[in-house]
Amino acid sequence: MSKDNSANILQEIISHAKEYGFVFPSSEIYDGLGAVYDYGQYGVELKKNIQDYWWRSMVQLHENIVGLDAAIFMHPKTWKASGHVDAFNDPLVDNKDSKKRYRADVLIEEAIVKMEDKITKEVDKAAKKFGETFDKAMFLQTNPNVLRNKEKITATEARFKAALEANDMAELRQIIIDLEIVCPISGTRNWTDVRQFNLMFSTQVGAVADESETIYLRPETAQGIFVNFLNVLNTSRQRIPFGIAQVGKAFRNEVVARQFIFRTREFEQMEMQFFVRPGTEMEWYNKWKETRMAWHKSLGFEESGLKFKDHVKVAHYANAAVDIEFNFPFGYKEIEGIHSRTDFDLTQHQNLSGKKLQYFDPELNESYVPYVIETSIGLNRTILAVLSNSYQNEKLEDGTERVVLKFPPFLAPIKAAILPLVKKDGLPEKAREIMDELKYDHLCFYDEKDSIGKRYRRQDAIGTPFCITVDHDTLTDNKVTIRDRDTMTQERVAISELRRIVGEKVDWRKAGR
RNA sequence: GCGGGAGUAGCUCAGCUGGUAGAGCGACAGCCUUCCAAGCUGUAGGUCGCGGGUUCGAACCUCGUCUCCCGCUCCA
Repeated sequence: MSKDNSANILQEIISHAKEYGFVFPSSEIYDGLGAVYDYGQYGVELKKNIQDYWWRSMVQLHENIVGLDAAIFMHPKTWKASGHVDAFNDPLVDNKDSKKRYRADVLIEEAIVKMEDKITKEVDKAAKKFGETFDKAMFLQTNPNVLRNKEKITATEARFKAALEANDMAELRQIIIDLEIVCPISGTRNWTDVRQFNLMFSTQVGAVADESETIYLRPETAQGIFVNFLNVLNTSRQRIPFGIAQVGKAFRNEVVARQFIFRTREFEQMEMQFFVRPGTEMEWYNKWKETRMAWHKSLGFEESGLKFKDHVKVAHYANAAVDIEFNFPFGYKEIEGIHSRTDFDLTQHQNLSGKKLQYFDPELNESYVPYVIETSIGLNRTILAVLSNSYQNEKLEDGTERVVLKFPPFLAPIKAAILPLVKKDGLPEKAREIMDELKYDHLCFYDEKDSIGKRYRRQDAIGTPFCITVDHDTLTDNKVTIRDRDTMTQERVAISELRRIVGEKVDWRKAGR
C-alpha cells in the first residue's frame, strides 16, 4: 500500500468518524485544540463497549484480578518514587540543517563516551608498543594525552551535572557547542536553543494561589494501583499471584501529538498490574503476553495485522518489555505494552513512604516485595484500531458502493435498528412496540424516514449489525425480517424470538469466534 | 520546534485573466413508495480561517497571523 493511499484511508476514517458522530475535534467552534478529541454519540458507545469488554475479560473472568478506580490526582511524592519526575524531563535540541531532534543530555553523554574511547585507544596503542613491560596503571596516571582527556571528562561531567541540576538549558547548549558536537546526519554544529520537555502536566491544588501546592496529572494509571497495593491486599482476600485492574485517564505532554486519536496528550489506559512471587516473573510475563495477544485477536483483528515487538531498550522500571503492535493505516504501531516491572515501583514506594509494601508468602514462610507484570493498553488506540479494521468501502455486485463499519456485534454502538417498511398502514406503531420491548436489552435505533434501502445504508455507516424491518405481513403473522449487516441477507423470524436472537448475536461470549 | 501540505455549507469539493458564492451528497419538513443510498416538492445552512495592504472592487493579488494535516525525537 502506498503512503498516499494509506494517508487517504486515515483521512476517510477521520471524516467518517466526524460525519457519523464517533469522534469530533475538540473545541471545534474555536478553531479546535490540537490533538484533543471528543467522542460523539456513537464514539462514546464504542468506547464504552471496548472498555466493558476489557474489564469483563480481565476482572470478571479472572477470580484473581480485582478492579480499582484511583484518582487522577496523587501525592507529588508518587512521581518522585516512580521516577517520572527525574526520568521524563528531557532537554531537547534540533539541528537546523538536518532537521533532526536530539536529546541534549544524550548528545553530551555520547560525547563523553567518545572521550573515554580515546583513552582506551591510547592505552591499547601503548600496550602494543611496550609489550609485556606495559604498566597500565602508571600509564593512565602519567600519559599526557590520557590525562588531558581525563581532565576534560571530569570537567565536562561536572558542568553537565551542574547544568542538569540547575535546569540551565543555555548552559547545556553551550556545552554542546564547546564540545564541538556535530549532528551525525548533517555534520554541522548549527543547533537551536535547548528546550526543556516536561512529560507531566502540573496544576495547583488549593483555591488560594499562595497556599496552593503543585501536583501532577498522572502520566500513567499504574501508580494508583501500586499505592493501593496494601489496601487491596488487606481487603480483597487475594493472595499472590493476583492482579489489580484499572481504566482511567492519563496525561502526557507529548512532544508531538499526532495521527488522530492515536497519540493524544489526554488519553485513556486500561491497565492491569499482576503481582507475583520473585523468580516467577518471566513465566507470568509470557503467560500475559499470550493472553493479551489472544484478546486482540478476539476483537476480529486479522492475525497478520498484529505482531509482537520486543523493546530493545527497556524503561527505567522494567527488565523485559514487549509491545503488541497493530497494523494501523499508518503502519504497525504499539497498541498495548506488556512490561515486567520487577519490584521497582513497590520498592520505591516502600522507601519513600516508609510503609512496608510486602507480602507474607505462607508457602515460603517469608515476606517479600512482589514482582509485577503490567499489561497496559491504550483505549483510544484500540478504538482507532477497531475503527480502521472495521471501516470498509465496498463495491457491490450491482455496481453501487457502500461504506460499512464491520464491528464485531458485541462492540457495535447500536445493536439493532427497528424500521417500519413504510411510514403508514400501522407499520410505525408495530415497529414502536418492538422498539419499546428491545430497548431494555440493547441500545436500539428507530427510523422511519426515507426509503428502506437508504435506512439500511445509514445503519451500515454506523456499524449496526442488525436491521429489523416491519412489513405488512408482520401485522398478521407477527414476524419480521432481520437483516445482517455484513451479508445483507435477510431472515424472517417471529417477534417473540427477537430478544433471544439479537441477544445471542451480540453476546460478548461470541468474541473471537 | 523545523520542514512540507492545506484552510470556501455538516461531508467531498468547484469557483476562469480580481467584478462581492456554487454543486453533489447529507440534514430537516412534506408527498410518493411492500425491501438495499440515485422518484417529487420545499427549507435551513457560508462575515470564503483571521487581520492589514493594493484596488473603484479581493474567496482570488500581497504581507502578517492562527489553526489543522503529514514527517522527525518521546510514549499507551
